[in-house]
Amino acid sequence: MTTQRARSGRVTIHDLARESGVSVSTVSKALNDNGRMAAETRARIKRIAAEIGFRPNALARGLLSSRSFTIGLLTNDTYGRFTLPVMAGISEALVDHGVSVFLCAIEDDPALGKVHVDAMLDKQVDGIIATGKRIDRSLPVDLAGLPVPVVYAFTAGAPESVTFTADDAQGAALATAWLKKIGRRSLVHITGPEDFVSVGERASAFAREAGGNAPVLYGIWSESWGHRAIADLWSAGGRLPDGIFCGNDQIARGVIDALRERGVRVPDDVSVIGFDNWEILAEQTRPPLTTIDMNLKELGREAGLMVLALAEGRPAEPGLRKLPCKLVVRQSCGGAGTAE
Amino acid sequence: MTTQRARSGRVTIHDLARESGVSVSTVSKALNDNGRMAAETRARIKRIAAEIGFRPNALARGLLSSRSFTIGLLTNDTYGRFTLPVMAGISEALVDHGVSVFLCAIEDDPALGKVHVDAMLDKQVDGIIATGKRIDRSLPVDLAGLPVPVVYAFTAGAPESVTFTADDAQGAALATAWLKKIGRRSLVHITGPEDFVSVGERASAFAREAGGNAPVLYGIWSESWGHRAIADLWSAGGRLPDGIFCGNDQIARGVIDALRERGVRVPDDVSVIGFDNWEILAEQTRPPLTTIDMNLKELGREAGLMVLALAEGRPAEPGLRKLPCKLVVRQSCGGAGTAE
DNA sequence: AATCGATGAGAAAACGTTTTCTCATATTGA
DNA sequence: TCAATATGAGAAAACGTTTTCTCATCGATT
Repeated sequence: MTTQRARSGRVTIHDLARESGVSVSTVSKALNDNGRMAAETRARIKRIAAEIGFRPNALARGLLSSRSFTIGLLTNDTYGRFTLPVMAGISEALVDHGVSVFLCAIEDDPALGKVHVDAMLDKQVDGIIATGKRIDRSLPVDLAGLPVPVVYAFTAGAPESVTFTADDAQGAALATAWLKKIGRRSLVHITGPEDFVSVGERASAFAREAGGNAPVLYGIWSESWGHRAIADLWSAGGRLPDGIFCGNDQIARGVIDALRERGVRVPDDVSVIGFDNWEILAEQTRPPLTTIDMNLKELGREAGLMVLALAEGRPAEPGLRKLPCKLVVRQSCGGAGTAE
Repeated sequence: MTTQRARSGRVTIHDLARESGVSVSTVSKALNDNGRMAAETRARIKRIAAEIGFRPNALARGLLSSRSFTIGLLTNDTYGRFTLPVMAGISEALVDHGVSVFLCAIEDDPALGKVHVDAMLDKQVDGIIATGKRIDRSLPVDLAGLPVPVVYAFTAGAPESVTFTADDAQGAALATAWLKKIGRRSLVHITGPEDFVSVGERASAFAREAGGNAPVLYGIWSESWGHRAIADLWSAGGRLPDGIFCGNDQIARGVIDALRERGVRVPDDVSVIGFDNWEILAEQTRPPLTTIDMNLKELGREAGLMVLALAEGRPAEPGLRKLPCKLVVRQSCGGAGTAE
């Protein structure tokens, strides 16, 4: 066999044509199931292609089709707590379609953002997904008017764009309803900074579900705040809660630690429920945390399919799409499903 | 101005040539500072290029140069605790060179790994970086004999490959020396599973630095193990440690929580030092954790520059490169720098 | 036996660059 | 004034595909 490789060291369609004794056009048509040709010829070419390991050069293909089968993912979430599940969902949804994902971590640096966006456009990405840490802040880079479709996930989108986020109100209602179902009657919501839109939505839903005078305590997204909130509540001398809905898992962790230090038993005396289902934290908490999962992977999957649809010219209704959260029952609330 | 855009909607070199009244060859040479031409012509073309926003199509360029200015990053680290800093380093190092990074999360699925590797090769990546969670396990995919250079970071590499990892022994020695410098004399090392190579290296370095009979307790990488180890130590009735070196920050967290529950003060009575500098955990621990940082971002940077060097044909010595760890002083050891 | 349609396969153009080669003109030296 | 050289710029090929067009052959229909 006289396989004379091209300079690049990779098998090209010309090598395959020579090896098969046909022209490159015939090879192309054979492999793509296009054009007319003898079934036997088609099969033979396919067989030889597999034999010599021919794989078409995506650059050449993309040059012609102006589709690169590549999308860009922009994020400013350094720790990847939110981005990573979203990314996993995107990647999972798109790998089946042969699409690869450029990951660009741009922190909060507009200059860096521009560099990355330009690099992606030069590489002819079919679309861009922007992700962040909160739905009420946008990335420090202007993505309006780009020559490719842009989809936003978990970050504020441009007007008339497609944006995905978790349904905070529904998630909060789910958590609150669960506490009530467990039999808790005196509820409190310990959450993050009031200026987060998510915080407001969750607080409203909590109030709606728990009754208007159930207290909401605003603070920061840290264990220490959860800790301090419990100290405040227990020293204030008012009516003590028996069900606590926390704005995230870190706060819940602080709350549970503080309760234990006071000799309050979780879940026997007080039920605690978190938000985020940050597994590595939720599973290590003692007891493991019952919490709300925002289905970020699913969110990523939908965002991925959406940007693909837009790239292929299929139209989509612009606007904010809220995806439902789900409850993950562990042990910090008690009444695990069947009990109660 | 009669800028007639190409079908793709993007400005091409032909548009620019027409606009400038010269040929495409001249434009190309002008922009790349190649060939001979009047300085004035060159400047004019560059000016018009900037005006109409011409950016060369990286696909077309890559087709010709067989350089795509793209690399692939393979990881099986779902939570991104190790991968994310490495990724950040790689990206940071390469963005200056115009190189973008494909992120492929392959879990532990060989089939998925192959799909992603094939997709990357089709897209003509200039090189691949494989990263993982531990240096003594390899990814579930064979990267030997690929037509592009492969660099390994924090995962086991093929023979004769270039591999980067953190210097576990040096990091452990650093931690142990710090405990001694603080004035601790009775040291113990609470760490992860014995079958991790890193665990062995750190334990040896600890023994060397702390004295041969300082105990090493092997367990798992979780808070609960740190908790239980303290329970065991305190109930065993032997000599109690005043300095504890933990195999990771999670164990340290469990250790500190367990000590507090026993009324043992950290750092007054016992100093605790962690490993990993997982900031989101280390900073939230009470007291904040003094720990060893593996410089993963720097590791990523070096891996990025290495794969670039190899892609450009520059030779490199194969073998395992161990990058030094650094000490991050917070409050869990006391004696913060100046004290003692 | 002449024409028609169907079938199989190749030639060539196209995608957007870069690079090599060629050529015309301008400049220099005698 | 003529040749030799330097200079500026364009033509064309190349990269690896896909797609459209053309053409030759063959069997079937009159």
